[in-house]
Amino acid sequence: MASPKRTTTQLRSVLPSGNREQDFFQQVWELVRLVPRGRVTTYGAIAACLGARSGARMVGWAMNSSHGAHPKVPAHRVVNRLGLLSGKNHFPSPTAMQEALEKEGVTIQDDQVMDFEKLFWDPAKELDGN
DNA sequence: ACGCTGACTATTA
DNA sequence: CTAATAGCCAGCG
Repeated sequence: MASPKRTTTQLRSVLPSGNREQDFFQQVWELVRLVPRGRVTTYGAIAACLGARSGARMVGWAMNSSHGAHPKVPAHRVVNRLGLLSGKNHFPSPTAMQEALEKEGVTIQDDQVMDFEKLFWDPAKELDGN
């Protein structure tokens, strides 16, 4: 079963739970899942951890497919490097992302994460010491 | 196969 | 400070 490439369309239907190599998307999902509650990360940090070659845009794209991910991916914990909820627009509701973050103890103001630097969770940094 | 688009980022004016 | 441009990679018409 080596389908190294799965289109987004297939991903929605497949989303296997026994893959090993997985696609770039699943790597992103896994990493995002590691983000502790009440913390946030950025697309660039994820991209850099997996290989900046992929580009931060691909991370956002992965989030787009995350709606069918398994288990659920806390996409609301992923913001742009400015701490802005750039992806809120893609949520079921434009406020779902903010509400989810506030629910975790994150303060949002003007679609921006307060104390973003303090709440920022760098995967490369956390995983580097492990 | 070609070109556009995109939940980004960095640089330059 | 903001605006515009380039780089980046993969999916889709």
